[in-house]
Order: sequence, then C-alpha cells, then structure tokens
Amino acid sequence: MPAGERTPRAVNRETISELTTGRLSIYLRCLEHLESLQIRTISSQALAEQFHLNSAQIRKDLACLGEFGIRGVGYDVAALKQHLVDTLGLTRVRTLVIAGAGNLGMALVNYQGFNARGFQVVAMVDDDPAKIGKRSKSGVPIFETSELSRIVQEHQVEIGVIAVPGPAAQSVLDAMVAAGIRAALNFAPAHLSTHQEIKVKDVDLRINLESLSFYLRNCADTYPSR
Amino acid sequence: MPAGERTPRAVNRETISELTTGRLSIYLRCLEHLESLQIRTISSQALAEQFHLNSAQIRKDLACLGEFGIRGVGYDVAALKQHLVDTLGLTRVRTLVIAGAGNLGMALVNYQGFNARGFQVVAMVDDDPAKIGKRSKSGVPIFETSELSRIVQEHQVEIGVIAVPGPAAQSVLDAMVAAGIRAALNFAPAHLSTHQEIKVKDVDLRINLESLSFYLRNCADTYPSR
DNA sequence: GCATGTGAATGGATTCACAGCT
DNA sequence: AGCTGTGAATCCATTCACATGC
Repeated sequence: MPAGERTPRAVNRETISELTTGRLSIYLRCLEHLESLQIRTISSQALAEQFHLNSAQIRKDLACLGEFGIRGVGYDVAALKQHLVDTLGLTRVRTLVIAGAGNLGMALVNYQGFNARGFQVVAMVDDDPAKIGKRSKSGVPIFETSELSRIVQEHQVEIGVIAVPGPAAQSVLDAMVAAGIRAALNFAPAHLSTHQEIKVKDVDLRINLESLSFYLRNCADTYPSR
Repeated sequence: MPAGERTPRAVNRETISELTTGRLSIYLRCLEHLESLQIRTISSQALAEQFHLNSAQIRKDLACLGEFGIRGVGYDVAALKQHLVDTLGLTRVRTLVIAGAGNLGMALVNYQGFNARGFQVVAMVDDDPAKIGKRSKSGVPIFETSELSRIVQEHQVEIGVIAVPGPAAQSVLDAMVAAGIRAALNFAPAHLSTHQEIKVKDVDLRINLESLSFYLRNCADTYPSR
C-alpha cells in the first residue's frame, strides 16, 4: 500500500446494506440537531446513548464512509454531516411525482417530510377526471395519468410515489418505468412484480398496525385489570 | 410425549420475530386474495413464487402457528387464513386514537387501511383550538389533547397514532402511556424514549425517501443518456 | 488517556436438503 | 409422487475486545 495515502480508501457504496443506510439517515438527523445546539464534536459512545444502539455499530456504520473520526476525540459534527449528506445523495433536490390524489396522496403532498430538505413534489397524477386540473393545498397540480411521461421529462422526475388503490398499483408502476423513473415508494398493499430498471420500496401501513395487534394479543390482552 | 396428541404443540408466540409477523401479515393478504378466487389449497412453493420468497422460509413461518399443512398437498386456504387472523390478534376490532390533526393525521384518519378489517379510528386529538370540535371527512371527532385519558377509557382505545411534529411527539407518547394505551405507531421523526408499558413502532417516511436517494446516487446518477 | 477502526466471536435469519407423512 | 416440517449449513448483522493512533 502506498505510503502517504490521504484520500479515504475507495468505499464500495454498493456494499452498504439497507439496514446501514437507514441508520445513516438517523445519524444525519441527530447531527443536524447537534449542529443546531452548537456542538462541534461527538463520540460514538455519546451517539449510542441517544439511540439505544451499540457504539461499535455506529463506528462500523460510519467507517463505511471512510475514516473520518479522530481517535481519542470523536467525530467532527459538521464534517460528518456533510459526508452523510453526500453519501445519501442529498446534495441536490430530488423531484417526486405522486400517483393517486386520494386521501393518502393528498396527505403526502402536503406532508412536510416530502417537501423538506432534498425532496420536492412537482406534480400528482390521477385517473379521476374530477380531480384533473385542480391543485393540492400547497399548489401542486394534478394531471391525467397519461401525462406522466411528459411530466417526468419536463421536471427530470426521479422518484415516483404510488398512492393508488392496490389493484391499480401495478399499472402505475409500469407507467413509471416506461416514463423513465428509477425509484419508487409504494404505499399500495400489493406485491408489485418489479422490473430491473426501477428500485421499489414498500411502505405498508397495515403491516405495522397488524404487528401492534399481534403484540397486544400476546402481551397486553392478558392485562390484569380492566 | 403422550401419543394421540391432537392439539398443535404449544407455540410460544413470544418467540415469533417481528420479521416473521410482518410476513404473516403479507401471507394473510395473499390468502384473502386466493379465497376471493375460490382457490382452496395452496403450496408453499406457489406462495413463494408470488412473493419472490424462499418456500422453506414460508414453511418455517407457517410452522410457527402449529402444523397445519397437509403433506403432499399444501395448505388449506380458509383454515390457514383463520389461523393467521387468530395469531395476529385480528379476531376483534382494535380501536385507535390519532394524535395530531394536521396533514398527516387527517390523511391517516381518512385512509382506508386505518379503518379496514380489524381497526377503527374513534377520535383525534390536537392542541390547535381552531380544530377542536371539528370532524374529519369520515366523521371522526377532534378533541383537546387533555381529553385523551377520557377518550381512551370510554372507547377502550388500544392503539395510539402519533402524527404530530417531532418536538411534540415525546409528550404525546407520555400522555398516551398515562392514559393506558399499550401500543403506538409513531410517524414523528423523533427518537422517543420509550417506557416499559408501551410498544412503539416507528414509521419514518423520510428514511424511505433517503434510502431511494442513496440508491439513485449510486446506481442511477450515472445513467448513460439524459 | 481516550475513542476510533476492525478482526474475531456471537447471534439471528435465511436457505438447503432430506426425512417423514399423505 | 408430492409437499410439509425441520435439523444442518450458510449467510448476514450485531457485538465484543483490542490494537492503533491522536
């Protein structure tokens, strides 16, 4: 190995697991919080306490980005934050299209998290003629689904959000692929046969409720009083 | 072991992992679909193809419920469905309260999945005086947060949904615990220090978006054309 | 001394492969 | 023959523990 190597060793980003990237997102939040508190330096130990995580895990996760910690001291908050932003691809705004202007779609378009740091909803599409031409509270216009391709071209849309009923989800996904979208967030409770060209992430709210139901059934159904 | 044992061996439900229960929910959906198609029997092989899963995993998961498959044949759709419903505690309706009547809370209260099989939103609470006394489109009333305890008592509420901004989330969770709620779904992007008495499940929509951003950054940012 | 970065050890979850039942 | 149920093997993630560097 050449001496004096300064650039962090090439990190194979493709080898970072999704579990890890999820935690990187969480660390990023925490760092932003620390920055707002004017804290300059943080140790893996201190971070671990905040999240009930193991400090070794945090160090392993962060080591994926290269060596940015300072031994004996900890991590520089600002520098580490910048590396996380970089690694997660949040240096530029990613544009979204939401398919489905029903309750869920409308909620998402108005939801802060979908229009905050790094993300922006540029349009919605829906099949209901009554909705076409209207706008969300926040001003996002609703178009016919057939216009998806044009919208994607025009705004360089990168992420599609599927907020349509289950049976319609597959055809929406297919349309997104055809339009050139490379990543999608699927809220429909359906198993989409997915193409090579697109990365789909499922968010299934009912599974979460059912998981809580399972918990209640096994632990809390047997509560003593009541 | 006594011969002629007919009841399935006692299954320790506490040993079923969350990953497994999540898949049980998915299987349940699929079985409902199959039932609507009048299909009586299904093999783990066939189920596996639908979900891109391994058939051994499905068999292991289902074995958690006891031995219900028929060797050489497969699983009886109706019977298996009933066992899943049972195991997941979906035999009776679980009542929900949603804290936060903002965009997200309103979306959730109107969302089908939150008022479908087994779940029912009975009330919302919010701190904004302008919202108190109003109702959601679907008719769910909005109360002051201070009334949480009464609502929980009155409707035997079992699940709390936290749909308030990050900073308010912890105090809402505390109030839910105080009111006797045993399970919560948290949409706030905050790390809640959790009590023994309550099971909290986090749903972080931003993490999902950031995960897609990470994917785009590493695979799709380097697309050839465009 | 103190905290990182990391090989080694552990712990889970997934997959394989086959014995056993229908 | 066909498919389940499951020990054994494998794979992946987490945790431990310590050498390394500030």
